[in-house]
Amino acid sequence: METRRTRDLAEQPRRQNADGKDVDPTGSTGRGQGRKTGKPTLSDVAAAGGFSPSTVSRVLRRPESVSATMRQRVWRAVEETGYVPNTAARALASARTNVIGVIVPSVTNSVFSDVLRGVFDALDGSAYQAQFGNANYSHLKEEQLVRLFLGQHPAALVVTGHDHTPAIDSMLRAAGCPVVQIMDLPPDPVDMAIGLSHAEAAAAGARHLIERGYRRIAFLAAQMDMRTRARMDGYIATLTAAGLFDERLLVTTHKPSSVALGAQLCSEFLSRRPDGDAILANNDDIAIGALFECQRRRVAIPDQIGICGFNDFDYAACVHPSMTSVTTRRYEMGRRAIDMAIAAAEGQAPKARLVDVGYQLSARESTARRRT
Amino acid sequence: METRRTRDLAEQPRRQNADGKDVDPTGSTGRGQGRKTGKPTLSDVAAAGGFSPSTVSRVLRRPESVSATMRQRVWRAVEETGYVPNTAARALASARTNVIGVIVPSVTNSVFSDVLRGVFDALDGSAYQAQFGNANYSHLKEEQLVRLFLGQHPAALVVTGHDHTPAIDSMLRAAGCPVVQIMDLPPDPVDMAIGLSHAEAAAAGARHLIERGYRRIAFLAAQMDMRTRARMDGYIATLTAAGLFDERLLVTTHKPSSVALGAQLCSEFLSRRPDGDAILANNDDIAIGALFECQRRRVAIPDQIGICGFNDFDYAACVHPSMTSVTTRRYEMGRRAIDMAIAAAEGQAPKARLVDVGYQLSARESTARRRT
DNA sequence: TTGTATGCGTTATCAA
DNA sequence: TTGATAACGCATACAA
Repeated sequence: METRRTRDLAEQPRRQNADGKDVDPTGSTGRGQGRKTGKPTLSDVAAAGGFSPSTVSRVLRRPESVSATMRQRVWRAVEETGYVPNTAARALASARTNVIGVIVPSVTNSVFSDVLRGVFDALDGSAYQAQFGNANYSHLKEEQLVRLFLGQHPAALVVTGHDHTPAIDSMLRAAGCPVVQIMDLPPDPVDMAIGLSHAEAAAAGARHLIERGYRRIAFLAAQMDMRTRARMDGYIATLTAAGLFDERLLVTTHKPSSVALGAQLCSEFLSRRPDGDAILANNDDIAIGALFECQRRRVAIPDQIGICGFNDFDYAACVHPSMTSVTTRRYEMGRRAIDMAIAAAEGQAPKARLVDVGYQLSARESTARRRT
Repeated sequence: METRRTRDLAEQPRRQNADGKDVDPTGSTGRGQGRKTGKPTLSDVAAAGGFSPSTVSRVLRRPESVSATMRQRVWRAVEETGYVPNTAARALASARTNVIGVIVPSVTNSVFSDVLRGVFDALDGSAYQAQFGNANYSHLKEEQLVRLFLGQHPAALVVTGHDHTPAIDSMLRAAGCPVVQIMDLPPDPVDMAIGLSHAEAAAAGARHLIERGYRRIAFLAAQMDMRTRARMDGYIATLTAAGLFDERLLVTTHKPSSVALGAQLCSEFLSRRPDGDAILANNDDIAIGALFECQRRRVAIPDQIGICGFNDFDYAACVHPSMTSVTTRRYEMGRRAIDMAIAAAEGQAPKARLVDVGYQLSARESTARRRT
């Protein structure tokens, strides 16, 4: 930059090469530039190459709006300086980000690892990235997260369910960005939603057990969140309609769901109702725990006890005997939620405000009782 | 403050209250202010309350540095305007963020859901938040993520393993923020590391099987990443030392790991080596899939076949027969990695650059063979 | 204790 | 097509 005038710095790049091929490879120091962070800025690469910051910005943003030669030179300068765009500055100046906030109630729960996989796959190759929040099944935590995420002016927000507090609800409705609710079918979506009816899905499981001839069907559940309650409602309605419901068939706890807990709940049920002949579990972890417990007690599946899980994890089809489960489309929900979010963030009108991905009963050996 | 002079805008606040109690509750419009985003800014709440922007900033940042009365008034003004701090502006102005980048090779793999749980727990209550990246077992993707994350000038970066490309490695070493490598024990840590020796842990599993009298011990593995290879090395070394190694005992695939795949690999092993008498699995999903497959084939566990898993997931202790596994401290690694990252981000010297969380052999029924 | 002025690195507007 | 310049919203020396 010594003799920079209108711009006769054709030598600039030359000097770089003369002095040594890698000019400031660490990007740590350089000249006195970037006094604060020490990292090279847009102006640094502009200075290094002898063009204006705007040009560099354009090359990075919309390369086609710049002449080919300029583009080349800018790219080289970017490489040489080891420049990395500053996200914060970009967000501030353009008043928008490429961040999509995703808030789930748990990362432990395998249910959500499938959802997250869908999220990552949908994001891959797009210009967007996700910011995850773990609400840990707490409304307070969820509220903090929504507030936190909204402060980043995200391109969109994906939240789980619809049993938000009024505060959360009003924040979401005033979010100023597209909001996608997943997992459920909210009666009054904030913006868009993709999910399924947990009550209906559980009812299908209950009906299946009844059709297979089971009569004293327990409902085993942990982590009593809203979707669990919806499933329980579906179960109760179905058994009641069949004249089979009895309070003592409900075995629930607020503890977080796990395989070990499934075994425990199963034990409790069997001791409480030695005549019990089937189990509808709130999820597959509980179900397989119950299955293991039955095996341990040498209770025959499916003849003495029928078991139906929920979600249809990978292992349900592999366990011996294979386990009946209600299949849910978790991956698809994550994936499509992001697709919807991105489309909306880019101004497209939603194709649908409410998407029902449905469910499917996957009948296997664990409920294949010989008709009595 | 009514009689404020040096700056007689004592009426400002007054007018707000006169006109109506909730001044611009939605924060959407107001006067011509904030022409760009439309959201209320620090200046907006300052104007609304009649104090200076810096005072508001201080109340939000270090409340104790402001008089109690001011604090009260500022809080009210913040409430009334519905102000939410702009993260980007804050990051830009202060040249630092509260974001810790976390890059893992998979979110599907249950291994990492435990790590993530530790990460979330460690973050909870701190002033930091995580930004996750899923490298999907791809170095290319990992490189993109590191570059992307570094652009946010994160407070710290947590990455998985140490088999990075040279490009990644040099970026990490020039990151300008604390870097924590997890899961492994790198010979030359970039900065700090917390993990375990996968070779030793797998060797312990192999030794256990040998001690229990098994002789034709297979190694079943999928997703041949670096840690899987390390475990395989430990297995090979142990069997070789015992004079038991044979190439045909290795049953591996590059497909992603799953329970179903475990069953498949087990089938392959049993048909390839009908005399095989034990399985050391690269992880519990593979192991339990193998266990299910044995049950399906009515191969007795542990008498005909012994099975030892790796990681010790929740279900290993519950399955019938209960499954021996090498216990790893995944939650602890996630949790302590973040603790280390935060401490370093706040300038504390690391207590240790390399932390070995070790492993533990959890012997259960699946390897309890009667000595022959 | 509180207010003023400046700069953070980028984008966007306008002029050339 | 390229360059100069003014925001963007906040933090922070510095002044009062």
